[in-house]
Amino acid sequence: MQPQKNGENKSITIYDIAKEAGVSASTVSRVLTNSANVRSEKKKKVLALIEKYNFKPNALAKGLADTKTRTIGVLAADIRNPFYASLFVECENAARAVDYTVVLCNSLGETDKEVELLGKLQEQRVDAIIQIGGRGDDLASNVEYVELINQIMAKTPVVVTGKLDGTRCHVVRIDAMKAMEILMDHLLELGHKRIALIGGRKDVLSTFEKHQRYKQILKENMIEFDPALVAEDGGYNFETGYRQMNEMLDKGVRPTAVVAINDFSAMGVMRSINEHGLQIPQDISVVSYDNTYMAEMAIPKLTSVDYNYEEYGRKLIDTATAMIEGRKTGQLRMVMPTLVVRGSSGPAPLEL
Amino acid sequence: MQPQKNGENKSITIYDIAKEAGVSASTVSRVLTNSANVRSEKKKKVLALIEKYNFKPNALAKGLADTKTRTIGVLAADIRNPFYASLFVECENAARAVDYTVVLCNSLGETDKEVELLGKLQEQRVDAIIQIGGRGDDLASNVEYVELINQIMAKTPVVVTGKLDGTRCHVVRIDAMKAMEILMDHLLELGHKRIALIGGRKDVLSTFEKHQRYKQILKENMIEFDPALVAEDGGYNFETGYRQMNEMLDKGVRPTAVVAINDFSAMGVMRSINEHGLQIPQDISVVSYDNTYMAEMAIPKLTSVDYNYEEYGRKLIDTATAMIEGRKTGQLRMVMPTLVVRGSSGPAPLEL
DNA sequence: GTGAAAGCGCTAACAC
DNA sequence: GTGTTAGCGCTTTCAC
Repeated sequence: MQPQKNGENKSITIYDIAKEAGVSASTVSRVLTNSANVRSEKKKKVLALIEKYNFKPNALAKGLADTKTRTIGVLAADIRNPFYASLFVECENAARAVDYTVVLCNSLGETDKEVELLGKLQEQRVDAIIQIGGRGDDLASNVEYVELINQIMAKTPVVVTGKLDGTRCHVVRIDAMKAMEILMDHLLELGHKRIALIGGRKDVLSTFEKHQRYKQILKENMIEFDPALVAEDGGYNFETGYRQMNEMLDKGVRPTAVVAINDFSAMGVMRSINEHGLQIPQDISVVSYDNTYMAEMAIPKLTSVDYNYEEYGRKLIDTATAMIEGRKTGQLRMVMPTLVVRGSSGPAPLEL
Repeated sequence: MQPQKNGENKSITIYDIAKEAGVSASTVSRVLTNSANVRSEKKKKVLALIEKYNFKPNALAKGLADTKTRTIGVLAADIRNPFYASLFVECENAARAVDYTVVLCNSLGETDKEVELLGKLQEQRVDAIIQIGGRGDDLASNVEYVELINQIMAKTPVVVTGKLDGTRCHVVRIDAMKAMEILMDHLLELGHKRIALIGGRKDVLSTFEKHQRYKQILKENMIEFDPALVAEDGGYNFETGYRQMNEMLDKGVRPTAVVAINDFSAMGVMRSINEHGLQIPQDISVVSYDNTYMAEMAIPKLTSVDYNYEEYGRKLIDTATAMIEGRKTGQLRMVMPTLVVRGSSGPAPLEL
């Protein structure tokens, strides 16, 4: 049995349309691309035929012919993470608004896969590549990776959400320092002094920056830095939050507030606190980053820093299209975070 | 300023490789596709040049020439939902294993967008389309949509996760009846008789089937059906679960167990129960579907039905490639759900 | 085993 | 305005 048994096997082309309309293929192409004036009666006839046959111009041929695909490749770390998913959806929306298409690949954090997928995107001749998470977020840029990106950039613009030292690729990134500031201001105002940091790896730029800013702010407020309040490197998931908070509490370390690296880890932190018979926020306040739907589901609801995903997606796409089209944009653009206060943060408990 | 200022603007082709290797373009093509024997010394030389220039064959040209793109379009309802995200990632993995690429689009539940995106996928000449959620999951298939799909199927195989009456498209679907059975067996064994259904819309096939099976099972167990225990149509989100459970409890309806339509709504149900001063599972057991990461985060952890995402993704891709390549597969394939018992379900409380 | 040549479906000069 | 003619970069007969 053949795959296509019903209907004509080969698809209809602009030539078919042209013949039936009694015009040339170029004329059909012109109405398709709106690139030049076509006598309105011819135009109507062509449009009618396109409608009639539900003709879909072959994007491969188009891309081949004019060497532009109007497609942007998005290489994300893991779409199952709501942070990436939200950002991707906003990229999709922003791209649609300017008549671009985005294609998604997941590297799942593996460098090999990242390299392979970059190759795929090149084969597909995407007009630009946006890398969300992954190697482009590393604090210490990998040399080979930088070389690869530089080589890609000879043809295809690349924009990343972190940084890539030694490349001229554009960056759209959250102001991580500001994000820490917002949270610390909130907690300090509530009277907290023993503030713990849970989750994340310091080889990731944004996490590194957050830790730096944390120390600065303590100093500015004349609070002594206590290393016991900062968890060692971990992940960005529930388990890390749970384990690190357990370790801290089991060691007898008692913060009055915890800054978790994201909502996932915050959920783990909250569970640990609960299991230790402590109350949120009466005994310990919990705050975090990302403001995903989990923040609304937590009990109590979670105070979290929002990263204005729509703006973020728009800036990412705008930067990519600017590079494609030769428009100029800043080489580094920041997205400003906002605080969303909910029930998980409250006044510091009185000193014992 | 030109977009590409560094490096050569135009990309390298098989002709460039051919010339430098002292062979013809066809030979380069042959080593690229492994379609015919090439003398090993020539092959080596070509391979070396490909390596040297990091040559990426133009997928557009390839697709144009052989009218196969080895690309499968995935049209998902909303990738921000972890159910879809997990399934998509497994599709990606399964596709990779058989050397296909998947491209994702989100319809966000809007029919217009779904139609538009189907058009885009056709333009891209994907070899097959997999529709996850959306119109292909409707209980009552929309006539115009069915016509559109039929027209697409004349050229491109379509597989859906629900059904599409009046089309010959293949279906890979969760056994929703079985999924309800599993949960009901679990609850009945625990002694529950007053079992509530929360969340979901009955115009979605899987939800409809679950409701049907629910009634059958009650009858089989000689438990009278109480309409007050079944919430009216709602959504698949946290708010629905929260609102519907509130309404039920506020009305004085007191189930001993709740079956939520997914983990999102279960989280809402749990919050509502908590706020009513009731204990889970001592007063009310809560169980749900999807077994996403939220099930692990809930307090207590959530008993949920798992949909073996890996198998599901594999079957979806296998079905799609089978249709592309003319292999035969069942027109309807089922994915079997499994129960994952956690803390949110326990013995029914003693009758008052 | 290998090269020449045609063709996939479109766009973009270039004439008229 | 509109048709003719070259490509875009591959694959694939068809000779040799």
